[in-house]
Amino acid sequence: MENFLSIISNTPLFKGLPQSQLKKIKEIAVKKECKKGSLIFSEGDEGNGFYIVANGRVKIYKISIEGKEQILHIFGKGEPFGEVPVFSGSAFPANAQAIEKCSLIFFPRDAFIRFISENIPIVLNMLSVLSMRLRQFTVQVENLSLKEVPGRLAGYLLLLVKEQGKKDIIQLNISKGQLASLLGTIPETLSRIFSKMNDMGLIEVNGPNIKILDSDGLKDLSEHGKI
Amino acid sequence: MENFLSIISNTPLFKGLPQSQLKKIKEIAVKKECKKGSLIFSEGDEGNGFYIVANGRVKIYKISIEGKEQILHIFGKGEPFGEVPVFSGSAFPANAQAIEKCSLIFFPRDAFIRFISENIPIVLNMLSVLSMRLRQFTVQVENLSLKEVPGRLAGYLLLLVKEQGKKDIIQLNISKGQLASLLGTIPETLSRIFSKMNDMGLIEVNGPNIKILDSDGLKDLSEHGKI
DNA sequence: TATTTGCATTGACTTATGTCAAGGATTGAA
DNA sequence: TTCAATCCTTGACATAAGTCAATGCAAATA
Repeated sequence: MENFLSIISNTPLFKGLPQSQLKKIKEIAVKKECKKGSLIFSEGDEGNGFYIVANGRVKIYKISIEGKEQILHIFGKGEPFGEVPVFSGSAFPANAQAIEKCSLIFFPRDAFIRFISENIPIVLNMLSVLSMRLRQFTVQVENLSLKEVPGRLAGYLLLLVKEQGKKDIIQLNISKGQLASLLGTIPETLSRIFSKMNDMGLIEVNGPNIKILDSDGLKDLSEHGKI
Repeated sequence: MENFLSIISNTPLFKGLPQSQLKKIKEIAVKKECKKGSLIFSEGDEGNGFYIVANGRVKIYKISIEGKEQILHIFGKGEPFGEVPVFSGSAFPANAQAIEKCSLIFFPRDAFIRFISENIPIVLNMLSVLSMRLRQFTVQVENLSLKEVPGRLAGYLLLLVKEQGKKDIIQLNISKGQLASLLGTIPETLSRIFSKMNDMGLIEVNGPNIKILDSDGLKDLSEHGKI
């Protein structure tokens, strides 16, 4: 597997492990390729292993009976997903789909558990990854129930600013429709809020490119949640 | 500490550990008493350890700037809380308050990490506990964004039915105001929905006692989310 | 260049739920 | 018993956000 060790050793999960252990991990890993749009697993499927994204992006999401989608996470290079059933021992609690062409590394549950029981540091990393994710969920629940959509969007834009580094121009890295789902709303509502924020002079929207005009205003909005 | 070993060995976290390890755990544990209403930690506090509930109940919650509360969890006997910062290494992401008189067992971070690095099974339990909690959050996010309040309430009532065993009479174990917060709404709305469900013949409400009249109707409601 | 396809926007309308305010009910203490 | 303090319920109203439907735009394919 090309570059396996370099991919692996740069993920939070396997960071800091000695070469000897990385080699053992390589032995149990299986590479999988997915084209854009392909379903990786569905809610309710038996979780007989977990994945790491080697390339591309994957969304984790739920669907309501009426068909409304709520994205829980979008994972990119180096990020693990699908670990929950490995340890809590039952089905996947959500769906996973490739939103781009993806290379994935799959770790079968049994082999991985066997590996873990012989090695400690990996397990501390695993705990750390799960804890971080719990923290993110805390924020997501907070956003959904304590903020309105404009506040959630403002928070997301500020997150992008932090991630992308360039101080005042950011680029959406998912479609606005997917962003709506990530924020727990629908495209129409998101679109209206974008143009409202535009009119108010908070941002300047040009397709997926967004210029931040009033960073303090956004911060205020993301904390108070009202527009 | 009275009953320490019996409390400890019945939690998912410490289940199955040999006596020798339980003794070591006992050495690092600290007992804490809280009266009803006392704050255990606040969002942003440095997380220098985690807790297990020995007796009583604790709520984990967030507060918006306008003062609206969202309960994330209510933990009772045997359940651990506050573990996130132990492994993801920073502040608590939410608040914790005793909703009853509580006895807690506190595990200081440093001592616990040291203990963990020498022992494997505990760590697998820990992973399992965190994974279960992630699963719960998945459901909570799903409820908040894909269901309306009646659907969430129906789901909660069915959960109580399962927990309490008696087939058609259940008892709310938290106040309706707290339940509103747990479901991501406010007492007025919850009250209206209770009486609507009453009028529709789904349930019969008598203060905190609720008789389930139409279990299938509730299930339908909890899945479809519409009343 | 045309054409299709998916994505984004806008308008008119509906509705679930929040806000504000008042009145009951229940509980525990004096 | 009486009072106070909570908690719960109800009504009138406001509003954020969803639904439905039409249109615009832009990228991809023929």
